[in-house]
Amino acid sequence: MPELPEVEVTRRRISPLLLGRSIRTVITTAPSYVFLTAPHLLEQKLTGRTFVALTRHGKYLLGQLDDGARLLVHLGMTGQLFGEGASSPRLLRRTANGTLGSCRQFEPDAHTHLILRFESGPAVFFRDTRKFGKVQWLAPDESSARLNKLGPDALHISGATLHSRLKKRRGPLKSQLLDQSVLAGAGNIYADEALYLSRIRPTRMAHRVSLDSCRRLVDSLQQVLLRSIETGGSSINDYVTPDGSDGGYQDERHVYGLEGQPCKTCSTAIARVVIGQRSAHYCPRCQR
DNA sequence: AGACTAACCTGAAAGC
DNA sequence: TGCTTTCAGGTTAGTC
Repeated sequence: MPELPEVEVTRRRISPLLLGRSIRTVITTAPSYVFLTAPHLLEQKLTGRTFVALTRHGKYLLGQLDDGARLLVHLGMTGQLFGEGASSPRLLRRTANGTLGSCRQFEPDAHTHLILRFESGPAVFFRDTRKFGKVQWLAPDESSARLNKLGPDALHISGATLHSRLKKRRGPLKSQLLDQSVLAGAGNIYADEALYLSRIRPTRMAHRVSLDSCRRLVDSLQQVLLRSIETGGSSINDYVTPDGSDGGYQDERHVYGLEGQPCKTCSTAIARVVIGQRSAHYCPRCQR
């Protein structure tokens, strides 16, 4: 499930394949949930263009085109952006008729919604089984309501800023951390991990969290996000990095998906509760 | 304005 | 074994 680190890892790995290469062909699937811009329009607008920059805010990728337009990409839950020649372990498992573990090249399938072929170099694929991802072409100077409402990026927010933003908010802290208009980039995994490391209970009322706690929380959050970027992102479920390799962070989790297992600090069983329709995992003893 | 809920979609895993 | 149900979660539109 792509959160900020997975999107950042994707950005770094896909940039060299994308930037400075002239787009020769654009192939899309039928209109679907992922296309905020109609596929035929996308083909028309991207063909012949070149990406000059690829940036990230929260979980959004933003490609800057040489004509001033922009391409907004969100990976949703199961989105993948990767280069031709990558092998996906998950795909291999499902499609392997023969030898498991052999490196077979990815072949575009029904879930591959967008293919960019360039004048030279490997193609770039956007694949998303559950279609929660988004692709949108933005005209030069066209603003995006989606981008505009995002809060500060989780990697750059300060404890003081988070504290002041939480002041106006009601409800449990966990829900606020997942609200991308409060801060952008945290998802369920890293929110739970950051709360654990800063020893704050996810059910705490957001507006009552102290400045000191906010500072600890932001420190912890940035620590886990940066560490996860280093290790190539989590890949608990559907995520694979653009070159097809597994990220390593799932081995470093303390609470997420570990209900009933002993806390690494105090051995108390990790608890799981539902907050705002999402599961939240925490240590009942360490987190207050 | 902010909070809450349902809906979007598919595949893996659990239940029967 | 095989079919059915549940669950996972990022985001938004709609409602209160």
